[in-house]
Parts: sequence; C-alpha cells; structure tokens
Amino acid sequence: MNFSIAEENYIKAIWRLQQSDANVTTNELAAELQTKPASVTDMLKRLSEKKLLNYAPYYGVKLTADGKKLALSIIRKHRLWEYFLVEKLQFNWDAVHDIAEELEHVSSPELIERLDAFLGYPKADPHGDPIPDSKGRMTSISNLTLQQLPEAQPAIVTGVGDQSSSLLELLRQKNIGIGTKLEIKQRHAFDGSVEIKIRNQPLINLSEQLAKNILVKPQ
Amino acid sequence: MNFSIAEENYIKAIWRLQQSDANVTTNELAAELQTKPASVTDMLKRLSEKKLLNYAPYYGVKLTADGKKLALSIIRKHRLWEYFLVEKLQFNWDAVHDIAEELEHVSSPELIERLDAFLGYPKADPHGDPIPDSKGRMTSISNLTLQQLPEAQPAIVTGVGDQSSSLLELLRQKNIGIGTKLEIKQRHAFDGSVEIKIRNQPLINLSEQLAKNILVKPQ
DNA sequence: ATTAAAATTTAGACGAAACTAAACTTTTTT
DNA sequence: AAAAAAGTTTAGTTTCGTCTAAATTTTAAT
Ligand SMILES: [Mn+2]
Ligand SMILES: [Mn+2]
Ligand SMILES: [Mn+2]
Ligand SMILES: [Mn+2]
Repeated sequence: MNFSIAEENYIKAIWRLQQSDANVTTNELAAELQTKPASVTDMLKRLSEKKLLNYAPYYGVKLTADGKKLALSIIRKHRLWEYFLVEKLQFNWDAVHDIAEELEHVSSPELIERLDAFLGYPKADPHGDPIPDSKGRMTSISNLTLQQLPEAQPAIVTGVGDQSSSLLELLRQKNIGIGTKLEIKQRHAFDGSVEIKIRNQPLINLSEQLAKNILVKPQ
Repeated sequence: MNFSIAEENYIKAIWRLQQSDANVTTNELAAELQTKPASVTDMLKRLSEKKLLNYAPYYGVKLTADGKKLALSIIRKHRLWEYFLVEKLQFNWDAVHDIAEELEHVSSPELIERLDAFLGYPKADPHGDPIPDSKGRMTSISNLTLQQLPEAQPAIVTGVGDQSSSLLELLRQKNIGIGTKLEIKQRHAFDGSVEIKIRNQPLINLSEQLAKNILVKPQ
C-alpha cells in the first residue's frame, strides 16, 4: 500500500510521541505537526480506517504493528538521507533535517537499500540517532546525559536531546559533536553548569540546560 | 515562489513538447501526462494565473520566461539525480527515470548545488541528455541518428531517442550505451536494418526502428 | 456533586487536483 | 457552404487535507 506525504508525517509524529507517552493525544499531535486539533481528528479517522492505528475517540491513539512498521521505514529513510547529506554532501549537521523531511517520502525501496549499501550501512545518523535496518530493527540510544555524568569520568558523546537547529548550532560552535571525548572537571552547585575538558582544547563551561541535552556513554 | 508536484510535472511536460512543437495543445498534454483533457484545461488556467505560461483558449499554450526557467531547474534536478543513481548507486540506466521523477521535486537549491559538486559537475545524464547548469544553460544534443549515419563512418553513441525502459533494456542487452564506439558495416534495403560493428564484438543487426532511436556523433 | 476548564469532535466550508458528461469551437470533409 | 469530426472547455462531482466555529465529552476545581 502507498501513503501520502501527509499520512507519513502523521505516522512518524505519532511514533515519536509514543516513545515517551504510551497514549498519544490529539492536542499533542496538533502541536507537533503545527496544525489544528480538528484536522488531526480528521486524519486519525482516515489512518484508523487504513489499520495503521487504533483510535479511541477522546482517549487518543496507538500505532498498530503495521503503523509501527511504516513509521520505522520512514525513520530509516530520514536518517539514511541525513547521513548522506552530512557525509557525502558536506552539509553541517544542523542543516539536514528539513531536506531529509522531504527526501524520506521518496518511495522506492530499491533506492533506499542501495543508498544504505553506498553509505556502508551506517548505524547512526549525524545526530547519533540509530538507523533502523531494513526489517525495522535498531539499537536503542543511550539515556545518560552529560548532566548526569560523574565528575572525572571520561565519556564519549553519542547523541543530542533534540534536533533543533539552535541546539545543533551551539554545539557546533563549541566543537562538540558525535564521537567527541570529554570529561567533567567541575560542577557548579549554584547554576548546575559544568566545566568540561576536551583534549587539546581549553576548559569550557556548559549550562545545565545544555548539559541535559547531550547524551554520553562512559568510556 | 513554490510550486506543487503536479504543477512542476505539467511545466516539465510542456517544456518537452515545446521542443518539437511551438504551440502545445491540450490533447498532447493529456496524453503526455496520462490524464484527461478537462483536467489539463483546469491546470493550464492555474499556471497561466501564475504567469508561467500564456494560455490562449482553444489554441494552446507557450511557456513564459519564468516558465522556462522553472522547467530547466526541474530538468536539472531530474538529470543530476539520474546521474547519481547510475554512477553512485549502481542502478541500471533503464531503472532510474521513475525514481528521479520523484527526487526532482525535492525543493532545496543548496542540495542540488552540493549534489552537482559531489558528482563532479557532470555534463550529461545516463541517457546522454545534457544537464542544465544552475543558470539553466545547457549544450544541445546531437540530432544525427544511427540510421542516418553513412556506412563505414566510425561514430560514438551520444544519446537515445526516448527514455522508455523497453528501448533502454534492449540497448543494454545489446551492449550499446552512451560512449559506445561503432560503425555501420552494411545497410539492408529490404527492411532498413543495419549491420553494425563494435570493437571486440561480433557483428550485430539492428532494426530500422532501433537505429532511428540511437543518437550518434561521427568521430 | 456541581461547576468550570480543558480537550476533543462534529459540522460546514474551502482550495487543489482529479474525474465524467455535456456543451461549445475549430478544423476537416463532403 | 453545410455537415461531420476532432479538439477543447464548462459544469458538476469527488477525494484529500486543511480551516473555523460550535457542540460535546472528559477532567479538574470548588
Ligand atoms: Mn516528512
Ligand atoms: Mn537526525
Ligand atoms: Mn516528477
Ligand atoms: Mn534521462
């Protein structure tokens, strides 16, 4: 079966919200998709009709197995294209999301398998988010934030809290990216900010807000 | 300004038909786009409203300068993606058209400039069709067909008459592609077929119909 | 347990892009 | 020049995806 761009964007948004919230509501979706609750209700009925989700009026929505499969196939395309844009076309990591938002709707499965091979079967996108394989399997992402990291514990950056260009731009400016090795030298009780050290670079200070949005894996 | 996928496909089709036929008619367009004449009339009014073409009811249509510019930018995207699919993703040349038909509508200009650079600024797509540069300029394609080539005149294949997969598949099977060097050894008056020689390969026979659809440049 | 607030759905409308059937123009034939 | 054929447009529907305003239901507060 073939789905419209609007339908695919809804399914992807529902999947994302479902990660933190078992039941996804109409208002959450309207906010996520920058649209109106009434429009969401209309679309939920159509998607329910197509068996991509179970819709309980007034109580929200949950993806079916088919819905999840579709969501993961779109996420796979999105993240592979993002990887392509950064690794092959030299885009900055904060410039690729909107373009991938369009590319993810190109429908050829053959295209995406060949792209995957061409890229060398990458495991994660430029933001550290895992890329589902062709069967929809993927590794789960680290859930330890830099803010939670103990002092003097060396760690490696594995991801970011969100894809907002304000966050990504700030990190780029501070020379922090996926794979950056760092450790906390000092933690300030007053404002929750941290002094961190990256090899060959001077100490830098990160706000608590920023430290909460950097995912790390202890080394 | 931003245009819908349907609008872009109409503009591209009009451009193509305009190459052979100064004035493009409703029926021609309906056939080209696999739709109904009434639908074409509807769309022509909208595109005329948007100043992409001049529409004279009952007498057909011609692109404005803006319309031509848009057409060339879509053609540029289409052909660059086709080149990418063949050269980087190893698709056969008869498998790329439909995918490029989708990719050409991804709207980022930055994307297409970077793709062009990544590909090394190719001059022609896998079917020998010239790729317009970012300003819409392109070289014109050879207009000499293999059928018109004199006997014993060495020549190089530069393009094909159309993009149908039946033609492309047949040529692939006969080991004829862009850049193939060949010459006519004999011409059969009875059916217009030709015997051609490619280096290191046995003589092969091509029907008149096929020879008319291979573009060549004498060497 | 009522009432107030928040969330959600329904009703009715609209624009885009398609369709069929009918009407109208232009072109071709006789 | 009239009639027939071909080509094109108009009129009226349909589906998709959106919107606003009003009605309804659920949840929270008194
Ligand atoms: Mn998208
Ligand atoms: Mn990403
Ligand atoms: Mn297209
Ligand atoms: Mn081509």
